[in-house]
Amino acid sequence: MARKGESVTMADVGARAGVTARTVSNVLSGHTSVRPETRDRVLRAVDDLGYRMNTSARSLRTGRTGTITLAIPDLMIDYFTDLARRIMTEAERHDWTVVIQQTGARRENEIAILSGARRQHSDGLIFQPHALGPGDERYLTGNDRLVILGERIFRGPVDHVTMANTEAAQLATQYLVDRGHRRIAAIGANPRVATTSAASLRLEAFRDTLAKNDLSVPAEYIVTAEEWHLRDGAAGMARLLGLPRPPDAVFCFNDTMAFGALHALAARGVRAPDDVAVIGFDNVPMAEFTTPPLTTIEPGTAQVAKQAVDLLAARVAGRGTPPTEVFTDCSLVVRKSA
Amino acid sequence: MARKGESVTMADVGARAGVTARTVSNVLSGHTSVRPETRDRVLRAVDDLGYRMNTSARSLRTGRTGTITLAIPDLMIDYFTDLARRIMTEAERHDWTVVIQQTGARRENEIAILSGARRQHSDGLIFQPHALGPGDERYLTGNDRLVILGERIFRGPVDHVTMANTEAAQLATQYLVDRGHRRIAAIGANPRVATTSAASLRLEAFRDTLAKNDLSVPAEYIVTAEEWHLRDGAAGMARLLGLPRPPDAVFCFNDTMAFGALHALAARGVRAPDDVAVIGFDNVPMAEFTTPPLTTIEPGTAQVAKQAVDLLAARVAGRGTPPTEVFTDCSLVVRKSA
DNA sequence: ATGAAAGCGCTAACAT
DNA sequence: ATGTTAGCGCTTTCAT
Repeated sequence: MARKGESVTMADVGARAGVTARTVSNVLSGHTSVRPETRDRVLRAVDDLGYRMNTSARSLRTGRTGTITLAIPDLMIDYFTDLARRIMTEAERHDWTVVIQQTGARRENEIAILSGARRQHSDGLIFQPHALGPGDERYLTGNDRLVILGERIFRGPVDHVTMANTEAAQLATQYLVDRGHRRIAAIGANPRVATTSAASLRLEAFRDTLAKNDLSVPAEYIVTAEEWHLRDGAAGMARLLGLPRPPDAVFCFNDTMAFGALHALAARGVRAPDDVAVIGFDNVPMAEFTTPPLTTIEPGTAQVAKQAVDLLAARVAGRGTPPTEVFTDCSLVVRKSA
Repeated sequence: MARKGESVTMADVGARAGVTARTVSNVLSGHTSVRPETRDRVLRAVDDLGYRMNTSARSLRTGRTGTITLAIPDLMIDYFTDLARRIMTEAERHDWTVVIQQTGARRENEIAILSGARRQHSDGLIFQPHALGPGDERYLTGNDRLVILGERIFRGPVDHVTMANTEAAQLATQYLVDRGHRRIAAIGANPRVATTSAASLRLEAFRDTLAKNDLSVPAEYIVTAEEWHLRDGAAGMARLLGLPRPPDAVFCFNDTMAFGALHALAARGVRAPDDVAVIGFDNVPMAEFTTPPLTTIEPGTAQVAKQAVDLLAARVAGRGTPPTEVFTDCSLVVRKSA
């Protein structure tokens, strides 16, 4: 934070300690061995002068910034907050700091991220696309050091950390069927989004599972939600309750919408799970604390975070591993809402 | 993300466009006027070569990084997620990206932030201290370009954005009294923290307000909570319900704990607000969606974010304004839980 | 174990 | 409107 022109340099520190910048650098980075006595003198000089390293200079020299970028749709969605938090923790182990970029799930912003316009000064990128999908491989150009989160959307040579969207959505849907529900709706469809997006995959698995159980889904049971926020869940549930023949169970494609749905139910005096069962997806911290506590899918968020950061670290280290696709485990967490 | 040694420089771009790096720089930063024709040629060359500016070099030269740091206790607390999101939005207007650093509310980490060890490559710092307080002014040394969030903890010459903790806590407590409650408890005390911390200020205001109403507070009605997380709220409420004479109203010092408290109530079949009223503090997005919806304090989070970023921008711009203390408006948001 | 010096890629002061 | 050049503060190769 030193102002330009008034900054203390390594040379200044060296001058005070009676050594050159070279030795100061060695002391501070700890790579080479330095005489303990010299070391002490240097550290004292650092302290006296209030020296702070200029990381731009270091980065320019080394080609490393010590920062990675996490590009996600939106911190209004609990899952992404949870993910960001976990990724920050994992990144700490690699001495990385994390810059979070919100794309708003908008295609133009996602392209901007990949083009580097909104992601400078960063050693690598962990990116959860939403609008981008197959056919957009051209935007990958120049992005080595990239890990894609979500489904394997690109054929190209990129690391993917893949959540078992299909399997998990089947699990959730089948659970509702097994509990005896027959009028099952879903909130979170988004027709304007790639077929590889979570929205499309979960919807497809939902439909398939119901079909497999010889259950039909009226069109009005598939509720579109553009943003997957609290209000989308509430609005979706309100719409379902307004139907002549409301569902007896609802699969919300994320927990945040499920919270909204639960609220809409309670506001109308409809009981969950007795009148309408609700199941979510994500198992975010809040899911345990709603009324009733939310039955949901645990998608392996901790693994996603760890794998993503480790994969990126391998890329940055330049290990010549071929692009990998990693899968995380999912499971059903039964609580009270369904 | 270009690897060292294989990176394309401005000179390369210039060579292809038939100009020097100087002109390329002018085109990309848009400061000086460039002939449209030249401009086009340069931009085409940028595209052809897949050129990406080296921001370390730029920062080294200009002394600006385009990044600010936001240091907060913890993203597990909804308020800080909400705040971070809003600050990111405000920062965008200044073309800043934001690095979030979690201090875990731990003193050593807060000192590390101020000392710059965990906050390099940044044009400024927005810092919500928790463990640090009066008497720790010495850690401010070398931190121009700093905005402190929370109460005015430092006498030193630093910008503060101050939330009206005392006034707001009075508002909340008085509301409970006015609604006829007499056995009022609080969750969120933290004796190990500075007297200027939110925990101490809110507790003090809580006590004062009850005293002013001639209401006594048994010691067991003041529940300590170290982390202010969901589980702290739930544990606190569980403890209160286990008392021989449980309270009929509880003031939770943040919304996140209030969510936990509401859960503890529901888990035991205790009704809110009928049996125990609950009031929170923060008015985070989720507060509107709990069952019952949470009555809480709106502390002016939007203002905090805007003021903090604007104040920091003024510091960075080097306007010689004297250190300012800015206050935000708070108000009571009545919903259903109290 | 330490010194001397080159150079990372960019911007800005000085030219023309 | 564009070319030339110095230099930001650091790391690292070549010395000793």
